[in-house]
Amino acid sequence: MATIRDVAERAGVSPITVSRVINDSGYVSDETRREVEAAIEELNYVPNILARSLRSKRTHTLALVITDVTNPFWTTIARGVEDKAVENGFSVILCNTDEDPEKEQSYLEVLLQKRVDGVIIAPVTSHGANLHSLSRLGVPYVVIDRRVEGMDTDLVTGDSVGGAYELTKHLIELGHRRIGIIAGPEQVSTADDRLAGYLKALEEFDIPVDEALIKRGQFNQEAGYELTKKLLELEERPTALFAGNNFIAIGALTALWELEVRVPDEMALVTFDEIPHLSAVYPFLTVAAQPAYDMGNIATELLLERLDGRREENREVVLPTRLILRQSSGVEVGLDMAMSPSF
Amino acid sequence: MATIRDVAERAGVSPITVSRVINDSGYVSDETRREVEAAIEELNYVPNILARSLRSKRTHTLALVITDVTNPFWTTIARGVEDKAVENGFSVILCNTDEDPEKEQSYLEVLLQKRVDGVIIAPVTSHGANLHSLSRLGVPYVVIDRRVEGMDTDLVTGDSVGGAYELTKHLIELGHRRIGIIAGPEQVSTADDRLAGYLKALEEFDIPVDEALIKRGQFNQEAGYELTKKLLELEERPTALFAGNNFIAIGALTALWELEVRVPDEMALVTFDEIPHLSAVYPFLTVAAQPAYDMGNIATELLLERLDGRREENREVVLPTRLILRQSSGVEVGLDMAMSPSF
DNA sequence: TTGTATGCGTTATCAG
DNA sequence: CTGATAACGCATACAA
Repeated sequence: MATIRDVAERAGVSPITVSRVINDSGYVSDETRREVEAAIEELNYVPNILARSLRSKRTHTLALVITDVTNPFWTTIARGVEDKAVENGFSVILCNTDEDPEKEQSYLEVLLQKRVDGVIIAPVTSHGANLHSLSRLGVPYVVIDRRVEGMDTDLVTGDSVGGAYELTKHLIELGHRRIGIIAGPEQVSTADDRLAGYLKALEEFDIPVDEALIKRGQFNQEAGYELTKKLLELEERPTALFAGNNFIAIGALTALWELEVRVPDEMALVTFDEIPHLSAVYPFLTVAAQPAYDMGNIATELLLERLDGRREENREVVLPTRLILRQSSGVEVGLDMAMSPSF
Repeated sequence: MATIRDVAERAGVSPITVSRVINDSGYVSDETRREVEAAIEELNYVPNILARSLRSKRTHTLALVITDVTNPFWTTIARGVEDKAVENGFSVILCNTDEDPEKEQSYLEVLLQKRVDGVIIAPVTSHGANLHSLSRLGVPYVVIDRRVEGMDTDLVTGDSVGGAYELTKHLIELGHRRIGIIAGPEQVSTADDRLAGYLKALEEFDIPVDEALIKRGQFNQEAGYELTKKLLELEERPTALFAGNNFIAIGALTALWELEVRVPDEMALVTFDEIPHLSAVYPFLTVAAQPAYDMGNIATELLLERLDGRREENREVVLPTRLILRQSSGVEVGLDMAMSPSF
């Protein structure tokens, strides 16, 4: 590939002059500029950003470290991040940890080596041990979705406590007293918070807590499936279920289907997180939807502020969830009922 | 951040010795190695890959250029790419074009500047004008999902003709004669091919082609929604619909829902592409599923072969689609029927 | 308005 | 086994 020197030679000027043309910096006569541009054209010259970065110490690259792009929640966050990043001249490297601390660790290692300017990360562990390497080396980062114990960082989350409270309250107001909850894994703040919101609602309505109704597991379909079956084996079955996230809800629906327990006729079901494409077609799931796109967008904005030095102190942004009521929570409904699910 | 020189100084050796330790190349005495490693530890030294790349001309970074991560089809491809890439020590930069040629162009520009080692791309246009910049500069790339007119490249696609043929044949064998099709956009080979497969099946069964039943539009929900409504306004309504991809199918289902036309009782529906989370809960959609993960995986493998110089000639890989029969294509079914959708 | 010298952090080459 | 030197491609500081 042609270098800045090749171009310079061709145009009969010095490399620095070419640099000035490319970056529109300093003075260059129109005549010279034209000649340089012609040379660039002829040689198909493309500036080498690596070399530039080596000098400038800026790579204009961000990393987004999430658990799994396959989940629409993260996908939407990814779009929010990418759109904002590109808008500001940054590229995004995407990393999937699959909730595996080692993968997270090894990704961060590579990202540091690549000298990304900043990182947006949903940490796998609540102690965030892996984040220390970022701090130590002074690489700015924003934590997204989950809180990390005892670390003061920029943070963007959805309001898990509030959303869970609303969902639970909604069920209670519909008359449910035995509400099973399948929260996410131990050690993940979103799961803890959703459980807290659930408990808060129960307390407010003086409903005794039954530990048997509280299950925890991974944020995936398998856990939703298995734990739903467990809940339905109880002597005193719950009349409503609260799924800790969208994948758990799908697993729960699958289990209910198998057991021929109809939603919502025989079992109410609510969940955290929207399931975009499902809801368009099967509008039977009451959800607390997080503004995932905005979460990504805002996290990126916070990160960019840091990079520019526009801000020093940490910020925590908690975005409200939106309660979307659908038939799953207790109204008799049939598939052939006319409804207009929106896009 | 500490540099290789800082480490060298600390360990009382020369930079090149440190380099040897890091890269496990050349001879280094155990004693020296230990001291260097200690110094690396103490200084939190992280090698600067930019500098290394500047010399080696290898960035160990690939780019994946797709239309939209929000679509589970692309998401799954992305995982296939990422897993294979990481396995081989490469990072992935993800780019969404939203089917916009200008976005595609500007992304490619940036990727060239970043000197990515290779690109996996689903080109927006069938002439692939933007790909020429890659060829010209000798950057290896693999085209995925869609063919490009008159360009000889590495290519990985699903068998659109075959899949569409199977889907159509299936409908015909169930007795359908008026089958509406909502193919994707003009100028996109997958859309053309799916239409071709549809026509091939009709011809084979001596069913006359009715142009009124053939619609084309974007591969998104809006198009599926609008064109389904158009098809249902016909004097002679179709009895079955063929959606060109998963998003079109969702739009179609939404429209049918609004019009109170029940699937499959009053209208059969089949589609290209699986809709993973929907199918787990709403198992009423017969689909031709593409092996998206494998597509990504194989595309990456082809690219890596190129990078290693393990292969010179181009390869075209066409992966078979898998016909997944579900109730949507013509069997009377109710929501409360016991079925065991699989994960 | 243009050019020279220099350094960013690594590693290849060649010596010792 | 270890080191000195130079070069990768570009941009900053300073001159002319």
